Amino acid sequence: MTVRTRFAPSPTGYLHIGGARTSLFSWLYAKKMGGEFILRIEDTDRERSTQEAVDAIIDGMEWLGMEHDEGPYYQTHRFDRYKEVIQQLLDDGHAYYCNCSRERLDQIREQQMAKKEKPKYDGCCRDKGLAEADDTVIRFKNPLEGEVTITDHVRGTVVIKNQELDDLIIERSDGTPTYNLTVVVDDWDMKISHVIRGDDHLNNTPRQINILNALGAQIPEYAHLPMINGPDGKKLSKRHGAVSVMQYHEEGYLAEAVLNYLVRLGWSHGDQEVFTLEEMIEKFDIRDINKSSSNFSIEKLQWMNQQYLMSLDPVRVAEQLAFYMMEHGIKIEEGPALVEIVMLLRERSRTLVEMVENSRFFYEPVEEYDAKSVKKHIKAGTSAILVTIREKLANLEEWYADKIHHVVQEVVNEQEVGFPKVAMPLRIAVTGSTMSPSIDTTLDLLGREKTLDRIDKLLVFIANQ
RNA sequence: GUCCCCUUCGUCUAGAGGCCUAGGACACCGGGUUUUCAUCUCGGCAACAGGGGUUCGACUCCCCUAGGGGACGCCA
Repeated sequence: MTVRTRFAPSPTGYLHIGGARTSLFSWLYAKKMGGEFILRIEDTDRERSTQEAVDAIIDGMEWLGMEHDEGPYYQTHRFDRYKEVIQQLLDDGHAYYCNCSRERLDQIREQQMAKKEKPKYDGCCRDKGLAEADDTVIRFKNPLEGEVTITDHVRGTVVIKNQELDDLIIERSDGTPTYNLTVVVDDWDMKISHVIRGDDHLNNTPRQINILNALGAQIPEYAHLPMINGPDGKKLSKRHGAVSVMQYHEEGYLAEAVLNYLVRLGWSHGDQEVFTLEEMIEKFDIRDINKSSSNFSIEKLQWMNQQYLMSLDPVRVAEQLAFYMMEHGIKIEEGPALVEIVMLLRERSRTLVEMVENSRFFYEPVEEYDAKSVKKHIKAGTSAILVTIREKLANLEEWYADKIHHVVQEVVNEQEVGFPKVAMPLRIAVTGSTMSPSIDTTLDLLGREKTLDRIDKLLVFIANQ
């Protein structure tokens, strides 16, 4: 049997972290088993579904590299098929028309709640043999007795009594099919072997199994994934920061890092933290998925991102950096090659956006000096030292990091001061603050002309103080 | 409320009855390396929700309680 998994989002918003993780597990399993991964858009709720959301979801999946082998299928394109199945259910006595008003439904719900019972449809029209009318819906005749056993690869065996279930609506009064019907039909038609989805669907599973049984369809394997919550353990929402996967892209995270971070949420392979895509596929096993929900931690994602920034081929990172440079208005032709920037700053940047900001001084003039740095390192003798080093730098024959370092050391020796006495003012002159990569490489990359200009500028600044 | 699910350091997790004095990672705190920042490195802090069983022995199995989550829609 070929393994076929699917990701079936409803297009009511962007691809969020939880959806991405669900998709990832589904995708990984398909890849691992040499199977197929299908993308299906569950857009039967026409009120809330938008093309914009469909595009956003596809963009997100594409960015993360989760390519689908089939689809996207749209449920709205399959209405004829759903009609057909519903008719079959009707013909076989597994479904019936119901004309209970919404008011009546609300009323019995209230009554049941008041009696501390689980709200359920009371089966009022179940045996009335009603015919189709404008205001009728079609309900599935759920078995009254017995129980449904779900064999879940994550949860184990879950048994639900049929008495807990009710006759759910499978076709609305406007003639459109509902979720529980469409999923069943699609998973069946699309020969989905493994339904890997969020935990929130565990409760729907027994209903779906009953429909599948009524249809004489095979029951797929199930794996219900635990949820991802915010850092505070509450449902992930906008107040926790970025929820959309693409927002992480905008913030300078690498797809590899996001994937790696996500795969470790609810899944593990011993103590291993970092996985290449190949390793993920090779080592992924449904049996290693956790049962409990996990909390999203931006700190760990940041750490992970930096791991990738540091280990990925700098040329490739530079290619991506170019995009962010542009986005943040930096003219890359005004400064050093991006590969150099990556090599210099990847140990000091957790995201590509941070790298952009950390490298800004290479491309744009220093507008202001960090007050604390100035206070601490600009002292009485600083100007003299700056003038000396400027002189030596101006006369350097070759502008290379090691030559520059040599010159700085020379001044340190001649003036009989500590290295910081020379290096710090230089840093301030060139970057605006004292936090910078090694000073010699920085000057090397910045170039002689800009270096001298900036020293002059700082000298003027000191004079005016 | 009813039903279902979950519960190991602050967070992600290892743990398949003795390997547990509960391991790793992030974060945090200290030391070292370093011209600053960072990287790197060494060390520290820190958890089996509670209570009953079962067993020679329980983080691991069973039950109860508590807490958290989900479902209960003509949403998906």
